Amino acid sequence: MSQPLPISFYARPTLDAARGLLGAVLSHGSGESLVSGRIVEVEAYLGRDDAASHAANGPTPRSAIMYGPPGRAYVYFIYGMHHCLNAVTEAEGTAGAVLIRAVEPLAGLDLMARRRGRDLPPQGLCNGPGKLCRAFGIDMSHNGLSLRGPDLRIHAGDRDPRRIVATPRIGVRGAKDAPFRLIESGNPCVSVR
DNA sequence: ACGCGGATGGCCT
DNA sequence: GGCCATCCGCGTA
Repeated sequence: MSQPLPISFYARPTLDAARGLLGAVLSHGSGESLVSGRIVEVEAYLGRDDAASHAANGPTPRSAIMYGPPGRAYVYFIYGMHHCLNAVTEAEGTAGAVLIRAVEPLAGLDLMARRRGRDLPPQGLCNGPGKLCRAFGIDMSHNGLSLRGPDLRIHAGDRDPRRIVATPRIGVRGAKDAPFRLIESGNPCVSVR
């Protein structure tokens, strides 16, 4: 397996990193507990200028990590039952993160299905941010971890996305028209509207 | 094919 | 106290 993506990959404008993450591979665990998937849907969340971002009103206990070093995981808990995984971007001191919304499962599909607790087709295992975290076993214990291992890893994929399309982000109130959701168009593993 | 609302808890003012 | 970067099941058609 190739090297994980370097810190320099994350230490740049969030939209650039978001685009670069499409087609990359997210992995968690090892051996029998290895799960991995190819990223097919992301959303960019900027800093103070982005009304939809958790970082919009300056650092808080929850959002401070978005202002911290790039290349780490920002995990948050939402709606009392779901977790969402982000990759922290931009140089330290500047807020930014990329929400990983969907992956195309590559390894550990049985374990994913067991964690989801229902019988699902492969394209239904990780087609949403909460579903993805459930299938990958990601929770608040992963907040702040490096995305360069040993637990969470993101490395370059072997297939570039065929077509990238930008749309408004899902489920946000502020800045609801900004086209900061990026998908691999036509991939069946993208979340459903 | 829609739309609606319940579950469920931390975060922020 | 209100709001959520969600998911799922149920209702009506």
